[in-house]
Amino acid sequence: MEKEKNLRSTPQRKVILEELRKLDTHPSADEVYGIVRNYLPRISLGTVYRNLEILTDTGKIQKLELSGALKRYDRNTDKHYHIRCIRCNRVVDAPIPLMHQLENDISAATDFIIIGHNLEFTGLCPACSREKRDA
Amino acid sequence: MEKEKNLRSTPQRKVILEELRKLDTHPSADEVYGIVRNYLPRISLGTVYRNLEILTDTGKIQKLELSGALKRYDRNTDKHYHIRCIRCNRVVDAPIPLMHQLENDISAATDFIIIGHNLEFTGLCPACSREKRDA
DNA sequence: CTACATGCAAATGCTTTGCAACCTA
DNA sequence: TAGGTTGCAAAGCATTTGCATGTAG
Repeated sequence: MEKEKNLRSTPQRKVILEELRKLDTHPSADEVYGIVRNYLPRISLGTVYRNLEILTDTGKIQKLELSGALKRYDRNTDKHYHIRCIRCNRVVDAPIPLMHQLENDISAATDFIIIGHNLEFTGLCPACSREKRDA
Repeated sequence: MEKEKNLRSTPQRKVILEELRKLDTHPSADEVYGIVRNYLPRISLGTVYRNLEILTDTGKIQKLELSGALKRYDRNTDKHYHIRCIRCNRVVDAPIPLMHQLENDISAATDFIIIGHNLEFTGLCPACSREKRDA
């Protein structure tokens, strides 16, 4: 939510945000690219990256820094936790409340100025645990 | 801690592990490379990566998947949490106990098979917060 | 008009891999 | 001496960036 230059409303930016808002799947940049290309076949991957960055900076979406190679984007800008399937990489929201107190604990116990925290669970999603069992 | 083939003891592997055991700084592969080259000037970065992977697979060290681009390696193989300075990228251990119960909570509330969890704090380390204040 | 945006391609940065030579058990 | 290991270089992948062209305000 930084310096807000003079942001324009372009078809590319609009479609990226619209499509992201339809999803709760926390897509990667490449997945967003795949979806948006259905509407704007000539859009480039670079434009997708640039717009995801801008939408993040302006607080319209949230960039997730989860483990694993790819960054993912979340229409939900509230802080919350995630579960990642280590087999299919699906990411879903974790149904536990935010633990604000943790940051106070760390602040009290160290000389760091704490800015945030990030909690991620890893496991097997229902589909993958079923497949694994039947394998 | 996987299939243990017939692992050999090479000078490269020995030095990498020895040096890692001297550090509590959670170095990246490239930092390990820099250190180890003092002893083995002809070692290659590829060898460092391969050995860090093998040492991780055999449970001698731990690979940390923190946010930020680089993976880091930890001589301490016990599960624990970390704080990362967003300015200088230094990583230190977080002085709070492991919260085993979280995984049970998530297991009870979802259909995922939970395997682990990862908690990372971000902030400014003492040195960086001082510099920022004085800036 | 004039910044900001886009498409394209090249570049970047971290990590992995193919391969021939080498070394450990 | 067999098969894991190494150095080197090239390849891989996600992401970023330079640049000429396009376009929203």
